[in-house]
Amino acid sequence: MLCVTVDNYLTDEDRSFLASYDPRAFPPVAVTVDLVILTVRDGELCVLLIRRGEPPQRGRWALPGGFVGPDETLDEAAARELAEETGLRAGAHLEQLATFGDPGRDPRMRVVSVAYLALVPDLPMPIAGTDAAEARYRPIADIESGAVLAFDHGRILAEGVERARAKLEYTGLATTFLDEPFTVADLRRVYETVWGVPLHPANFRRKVLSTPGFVEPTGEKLATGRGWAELYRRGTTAHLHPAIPRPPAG
Amino acid sequence: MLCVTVDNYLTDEDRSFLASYDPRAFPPVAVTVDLVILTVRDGELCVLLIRRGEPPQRGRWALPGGFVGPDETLDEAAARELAEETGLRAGAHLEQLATFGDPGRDPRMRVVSVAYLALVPDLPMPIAGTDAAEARYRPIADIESGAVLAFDHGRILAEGVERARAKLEYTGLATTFLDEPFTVADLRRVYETVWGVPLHPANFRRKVLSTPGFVEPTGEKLATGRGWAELYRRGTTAHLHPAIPRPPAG
DNA sequence: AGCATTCTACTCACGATGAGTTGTGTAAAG
DNA sequence: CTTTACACAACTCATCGTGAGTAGAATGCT
Repeated sequence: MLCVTVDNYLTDEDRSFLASYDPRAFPPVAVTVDLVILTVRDGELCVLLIRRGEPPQRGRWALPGGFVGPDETLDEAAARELAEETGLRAGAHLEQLATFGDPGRDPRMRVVSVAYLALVPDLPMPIAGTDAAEARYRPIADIESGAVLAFDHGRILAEGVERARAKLEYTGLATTFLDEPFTVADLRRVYETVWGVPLHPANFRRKVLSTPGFVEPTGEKLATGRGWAELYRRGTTAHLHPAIPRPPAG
Repeated sequence: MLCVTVDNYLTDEDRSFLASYDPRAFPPVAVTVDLVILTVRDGELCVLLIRRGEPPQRGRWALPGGFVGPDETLDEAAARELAEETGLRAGAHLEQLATFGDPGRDPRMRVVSVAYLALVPDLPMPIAGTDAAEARYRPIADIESGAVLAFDHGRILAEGVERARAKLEYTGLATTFLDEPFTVADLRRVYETVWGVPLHPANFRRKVLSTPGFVEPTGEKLATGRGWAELYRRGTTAHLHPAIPRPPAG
């Protein structure tokens, strides 16, 4: 990857141009990051929501997020917000989802929000920020069936859930929902929970173990409930070949 | 899809809050759209580039783009830029790619750029905008092997090309590169050009014709070059089942 | 001790894929 | 006019992944 600082490109012409440049000539726009933080909990796919403690839309549930600092990259701002809300600094997956900037989506001013998708292992107790009255993991089934989120966060959440469902097919991201070590059945339950469909245990096991780099055996066995199970760690492969096919319909 | 205007959510508390709200309290940020406009031309995957006519970085090749208007959605701004540069108002595919907002990526001020990916049929003569000295379709092979684009546009282009290559696998978007009607061989050449690998003609034909909704037969035959070929139109299916597998390596 | 449950391990049938071969029709070369 | 070259159409064959079903093994509970 070719990497150079932008300053290297500045010509003398550029410098004289910049000296007479007024940034305030543009209409004011705010740039924020909003986070879709997903986790699997008690057999349900959950999203971290906050109850807004300040107007506008005080009291309504919303995605966590905040303004991008003047010296932050977008990724850094998203990682900072994730750490502030969950306490997680590493071990979670964080990727850019999409950007939402319709005029009027926020009544205060033109707000362009860069949405990020985060997949976190389990149950790090959420932390209510300064502008939040409450923070909770809520099942996405509850939100999909009626509960209205603030601003256009319902649409952002829907895109995040769909992205997560799609990514389980061809990446090893499902393991980021789990604490290590885990069993093949644990991993299968993640897929079943996120996709909302039952999977054939024997076939799922065959596919996972035959995909190189998906999971790494620890050699240990765990006696849990009825029977026993072998334990595994996350593998190093990001892209699955072949993919885990998602059955049609839910 | 639940659709309501944001104004419906404003409470009295919101209105009094907004009355005392000063948008200028935030550091100035500009929001732009940049377009990765790809086409297939003479057996090469090409991208529409403009030569900058104004500082900064005057004379350097860059992706077309511009500021988002105060009353435009991001999608509308991207469609407007696409129409301005290519003359195309419909028939092309346009989707959001990713957002780039590193501080310092533009020396003028903090610029957050929402990149869009467009796939256009062929050879609509590019139109140089007011701030562009020149506009040309250039083979991406030329850019990948050395030519440096303005700002971080090289990275944006790389992401756009990779997105396009990936999307050919599981969507019918390859047909948007072609004028109708087209032959199966034309479609195969699109895949071979974009992926940079030769494909087995017989197997490709079988897969395309056995995928419902990918292409629709016109019933006509075309005598072109050596032999003849049946003609097809674009199908209605956006998602391909099964996918067209991309061979490894290039 | 016996049962139920869950994970492990195997077989079988079906369908998609990769690869190769043959036939057909047109245009260019001789 | 005949021959050659080329590209498309149509088919076969072997292999592999997948869905589905079944049997065995190990553990906790009654």
